[in-house]
Amino acid sequence: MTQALTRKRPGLERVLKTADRLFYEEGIHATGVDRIAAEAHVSKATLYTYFRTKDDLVTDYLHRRSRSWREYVAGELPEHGASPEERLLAIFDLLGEWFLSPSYRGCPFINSEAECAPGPSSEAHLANLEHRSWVHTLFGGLLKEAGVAEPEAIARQLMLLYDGSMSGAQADPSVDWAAAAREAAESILRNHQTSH
Amino acid sequence: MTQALTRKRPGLERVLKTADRLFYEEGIHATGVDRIAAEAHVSKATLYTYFRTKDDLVTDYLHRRSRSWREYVAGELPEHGASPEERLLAIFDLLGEWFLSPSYRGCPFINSEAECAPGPSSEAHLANLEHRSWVHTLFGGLLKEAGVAEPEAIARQLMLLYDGSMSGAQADPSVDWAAAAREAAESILRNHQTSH
DNA sequence: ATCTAACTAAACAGATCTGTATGGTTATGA
DNA sequence: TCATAACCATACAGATCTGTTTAGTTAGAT
Repeated sequence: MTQALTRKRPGLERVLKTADRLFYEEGIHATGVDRIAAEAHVSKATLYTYFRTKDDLVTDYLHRRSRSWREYVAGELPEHGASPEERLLAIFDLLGEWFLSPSYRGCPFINSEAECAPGPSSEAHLANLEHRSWVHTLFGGLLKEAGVAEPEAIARQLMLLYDGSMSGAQADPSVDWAAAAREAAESILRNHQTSH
Repeated sequence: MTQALTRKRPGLERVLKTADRLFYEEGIHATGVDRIAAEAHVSKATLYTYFRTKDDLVTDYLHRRSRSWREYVAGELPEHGASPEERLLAIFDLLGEWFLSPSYRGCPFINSEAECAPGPSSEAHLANLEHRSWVHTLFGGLLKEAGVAEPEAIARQLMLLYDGSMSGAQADPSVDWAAAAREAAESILRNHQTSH
């Protein structure tokens, strides 16, 4: 270990925060490296010691977005109900809180796929797939816990509501798309609950 | 009427077709004006007599996408069932056919909002709102015809499935998201059908 | 105190993009 | 035939973006 690795790099945190805000709120392509460096109060040369290319910074942004949302949901769900059904429906409540933010701009992963070069091997696409796989597992696990038959298929139906509410809230924030998604999810659950 | 307006402009059609293909399949920002002109076999100077700016061409692309989809659906639905419920569910079948296309790349309107400068007055945003309003009216009308109570609210739930299936098919074409959406829609309808 | 990693500002190279200008060519209708 | 609208290829202006370079400054560990 050299000293270099133990020294603090206070600028790095500012770069990450600034990049996250600008990439999400104004778009990846619309945000230049110069602006990130300026708003993070870091010289461009320093930024390029943190990240080899802008693309690396974009990939890092996507992975951080995914991880922080997963951690947030994992931390909140246990407090949102004792039964798996309640916790499942609470996912839509958490989405609804996100949608209330004035800086809400849709799903970062869907947006990044639209902005970046497409292709099944693009980093944006892989990040999107990885994140969606987590969502599917989250729904699937709660459905299994609830004793619902065919949890994987129903989890996909709930993902439609999850993704659809993000699109809706992006296009028209005046509608409570999260509440609509929650109600639709209740209909779906009602149709697949084991009578007992 | 001068002669100028009666003369044919065979290049215009090629420009429209090329722009539509490239904007949708490769992205708006990734598609340069030079490339559109080259692939349409039209000089750039000529293209700029058809459209004052690239932005005008983008706006035209979005409006044409919206109109052609609306016309396609309006033409297909009557042949997809006698009852309003059947026709409503057939919307998801039409989406499913679209998703099968190897060039499917998600919703052009959501994508354009991610790519272009945001803001409530942007042409991309207005086109998105206009198109979504048509979708909502389409679902709402069929629900009214079917005698479903609160058709506007249920129409919004169906829009979640509509939008969600487009996102799903964009991210992971290996899953039949349209079929999942249709099944979810059936659950929702079952929960709101008037017993008779 | 001094060495050195980390940082700075600013200029630069090279690529790419939109939109315009130039100067010449084709094809149509009267 | 001939006027003219529509077209062509090409070069250019101006802006913007990524990434590099240069030469010099700051601040922490020993």
